[in-house]
Amino acid sequence: MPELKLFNTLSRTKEIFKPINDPNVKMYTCGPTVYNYAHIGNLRSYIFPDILKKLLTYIGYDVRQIINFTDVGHLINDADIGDDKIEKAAAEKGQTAWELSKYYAEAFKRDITALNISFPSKFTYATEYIQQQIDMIRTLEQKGFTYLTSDGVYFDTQKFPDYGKMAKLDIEGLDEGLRVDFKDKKNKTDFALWKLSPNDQKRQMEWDSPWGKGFPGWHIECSAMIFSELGSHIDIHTGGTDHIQVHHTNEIAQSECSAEGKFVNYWVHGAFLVLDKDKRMGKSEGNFIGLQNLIEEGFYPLAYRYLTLTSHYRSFLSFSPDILKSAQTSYFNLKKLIRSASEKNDDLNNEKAIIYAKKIIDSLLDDMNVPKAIGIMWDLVQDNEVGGKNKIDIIANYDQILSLNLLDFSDFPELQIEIPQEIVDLANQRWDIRQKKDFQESDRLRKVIQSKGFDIKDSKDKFDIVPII
RNA sequence: GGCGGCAUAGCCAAGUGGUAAGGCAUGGCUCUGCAAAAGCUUGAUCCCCAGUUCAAAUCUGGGUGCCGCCUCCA
Repeated sequence: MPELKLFNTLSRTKEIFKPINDPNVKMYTCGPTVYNYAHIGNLRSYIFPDILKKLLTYIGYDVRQIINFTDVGHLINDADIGDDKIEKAAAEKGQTAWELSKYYAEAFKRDITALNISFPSKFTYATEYIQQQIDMIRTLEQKGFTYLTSDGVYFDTQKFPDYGKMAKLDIEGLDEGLRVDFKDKKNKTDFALWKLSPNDQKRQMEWDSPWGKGFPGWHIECSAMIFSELGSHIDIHTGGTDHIQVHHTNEIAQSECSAEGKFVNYWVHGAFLVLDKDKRMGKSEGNFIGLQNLIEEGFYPLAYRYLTLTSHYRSFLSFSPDILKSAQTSYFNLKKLIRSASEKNDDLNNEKAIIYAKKIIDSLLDDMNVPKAIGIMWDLVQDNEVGGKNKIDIIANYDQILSLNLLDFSDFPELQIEIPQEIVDLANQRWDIRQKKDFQESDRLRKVIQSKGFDIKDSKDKFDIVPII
């Protein structure tokens, strides 16, 4: 099997990937909290695991991937309120928390489908693993890693010597007090495993537990779902870089204390999408752009996928409508070149094609250097010494991993817009006039057509009508 | 305050020791009655300073600027 190198956050270096149980690969992708639509920055974090999964599959591994939905329990900012984002958003929309989270989970599935992100082996919902979470907390309790406070069960991070190792945390230096409900905790890094419902408030989402009615803490769900679906030791865990310090650090702590031994072999973290002014896009930042917003503006979801693939998954990706516009142009230009290669369909079967193919897979195997692979694809499709058939074979092969629909020519923007009869009539009229060499009048008619959103391309004995995009 | 990251042409972006991929935009040319499309073509000493080296965008040190995490966020 070809050698894949992955940048592992644990060592901060690229390591050669070795599965625990070859050829099986267990992979967990930290999913969304479903109290709103995913924005395009969130969605970026599901594209690179999709590439990773497809790459692993391509080189011969059997991948089992889980993506979770956090459909309960994330607090807004103050534990004393006892309110969480899902319940709050539901109240605002006049829905139940259950309806709301279901709705956004479905919206997420729709978005990733549009982006050609294939579904995991299984989607898991945190609320369907309450018992497993309680069981894990009990295990931790029995082993002495927890303590009770007035509002729940907490994990005592001091009992886990390796706490914060991956994040290289300097616990002394953490800004103490910034973390919620610090007042009741023994250490500032301690975190809630089970939160008790406030006495004076009835939550929509709450469950009985050995410690009283309440709901799971912020991190336990991932560990419980992983243990339940993949086991206590997995190969790959993906997520955004913002989770390194808290969420994943806590996952490691509770998991490795619950079961003995290593929890995750390879932690793979993706960088943020940033806006023009280098600002992070965030659900709380008020600069939210969803995939549907882009579609409404006339962008193609796969143009967005293409954009994300032109930048390395560990680098910031700059985003603006102009940047996406240029990516979309580039994307369709690439497809046009591929289309003309497919029309040629000559088989030169030369060494060069083989070299291109090798360069592409080598780039992908080097910590998923997708942007480099795409650059090589550009060189390939523009190389006149390589036959059309050879090009198509290579593109078809690697599009299994990139999933850009590079061989589907039915989605060109000019083919998507129906030409109104009025425009067709005008164009025919113009053509007749032009045949009579009345260029002044034919140019006038072209301007009329242009003002209605279409353009005319003349050639020797025919013309084409194309929408202006 | 602590920890981490980034700085490559107008814009996006590869490259991590051997003399700057690729894309978008722009200018020029060809084609065209004109245009569009298409094809060809044009461009950077890699934030600054110092050092190591035969050789640095790439390594080291020091600056400057920007960003992220430490509070739910990918």
